[in-house]
Amino acid sequence: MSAEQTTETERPVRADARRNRMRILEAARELFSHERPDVQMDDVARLAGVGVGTVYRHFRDKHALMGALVRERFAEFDERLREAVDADAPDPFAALCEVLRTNAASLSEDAATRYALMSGGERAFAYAIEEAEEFMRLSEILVGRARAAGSLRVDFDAEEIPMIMCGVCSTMDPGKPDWDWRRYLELILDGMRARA
Amino acid sequence: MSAEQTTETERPVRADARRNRMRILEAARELFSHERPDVQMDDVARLAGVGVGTVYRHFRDKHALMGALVRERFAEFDERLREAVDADAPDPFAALCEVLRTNAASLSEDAATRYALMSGGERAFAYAIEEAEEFMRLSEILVGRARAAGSLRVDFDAEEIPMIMCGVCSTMDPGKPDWDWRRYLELILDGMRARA
DNA sequence: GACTATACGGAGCTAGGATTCCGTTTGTCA
DNA sequence: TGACAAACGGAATCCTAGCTCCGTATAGTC
Repeated sequence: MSAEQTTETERPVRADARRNRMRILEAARELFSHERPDVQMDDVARLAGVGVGTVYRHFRDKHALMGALVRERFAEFDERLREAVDADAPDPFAALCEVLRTNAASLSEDAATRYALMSGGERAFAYAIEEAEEFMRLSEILVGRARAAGSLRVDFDAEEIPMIMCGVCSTMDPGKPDWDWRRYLELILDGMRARA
Repeated sequence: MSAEQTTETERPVRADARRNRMRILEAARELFSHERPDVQMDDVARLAGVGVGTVYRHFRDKHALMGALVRERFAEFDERLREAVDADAPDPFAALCEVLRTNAASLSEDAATRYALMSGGERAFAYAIEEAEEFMRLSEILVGRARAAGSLRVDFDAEEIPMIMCGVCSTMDPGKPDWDWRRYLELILDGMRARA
C-alpha cells in the first residue's frame, strides 16, 4: 500500500520490520485456515514469533489484519476471474461454475474471508473495496456472456454472486463437519442453470 | 417443561413469576426479531421491565434463553410440516417448497434461531433436540413423497435441509439489507427440482 | 395481619480478549 | 564504532458483556 512506500525524505522500511510483517501474515493465514474466525491476536503473535505489540505496529487493529487476508484472497479471486474472462471459453457458464467452485475451495480454508463475507465482517471487508469492485466488474462480464449463451438463467444477476458465496461459506463451519458444502454449491449451480 | 411442574408436596409457581417469565420471552422475541444475535441480557431485562437477576432466575444462562426461542420456533416448523404431511397434497414437492418458504420467512425475523442454525449456536440448539428430531422425521416423509412423485431430484436427501436453511439464514443479516434471501431461496428450490 | 418460601432488583464481580505503553533492542547510516 | 530513529516485547490496562450475590419485596397461606 502507498502508506508503506518511502518518500524521498524518509528512510526505507527496516529489514526486520518487513520480515516480521510477512511472518505475522503467514501466522494469521495458518490460524484462520483451521480455526473459526475467533483467532486471537496473542495467538497470531505467538505463532509468528513476535510480541503482540509488533502485530499492532503493523496492523492498526484486528480488522486491519483480517482485512489484509481478505484483500489477498479477493486479489486471487480477481485473477481467477480475469483468466476466465480472457480465456473466453466456448461455454462461459461452465467457466463461471468452475471459478465459483475454486473460490469456494479457497474459502473453505480461510475463515477470515468467510467472516468478512458473512455477518459482522464489514470492517475487515472495507480493506478490500478495490478488489471487491474489480470482482464485481469481472463477474458481470462472465455472467453477461453465460446469459447470452443461453446456459445461465436469464433472470440471474451478477449481484447475486456475493450472496451465494456467503451462503456457501455459512455451511463450511468447522463445527458442522458432516455438512457437505460442495454438494450445497452444486445445488445452487443447478439452480442457476437455464431451464431446458 | 416438566421441570416447572409442581409435585404434590411443592407449592405452585407464583403468579408474578409466571408473568415475568412470559414477559422475558416476549422481550427476547422482540429484540431478536430486529437485531443481530448479539442482543444483551441487560437489554432483554430492561424491555421486559425486570432486573437481570430475574432473567437469570428463569433461564440458567443466555444459551438457555435463546434455546427457549429456538424450541418455540422448531415447534412451529414441526406443526407446519405435520400439516403438510397430513394434507397429503397431490404435489408433495410444491408442498415442501411452500414449507421451506414459510419457515424462511419466520427465520427472517428470528435472529436467535438463525444463530442456532449457524456457526456457534450449538449450545442454544441443544435445547430443541426433540423438536429437531421430529423435524427430521417429518422432513424425511415429505422428501420421500416428493422424490417418489418425480418432482424432486432423486439424489436429494432430507439431511440437506438444515444445511439449506443455514445457507439461507446467512443471507438474512440486517447488515446486508439489499440482499434478497427470497430470491436466493428460489434459486436453491430450483436446484432441488428434478431435471426435465 | 402475620409468616415464610419465593421471587425480585440491580450494583458489582469476573473473565476473556483487544489494545496500549514504555523501557529495551536493533538496523542503518555516517 | 557511534548515534539514533525505528522496531520490538510483553506486562499492564481497558472494556465489554455475561453472570452472581444478597438485601428487599411480595404472593400465598393460616
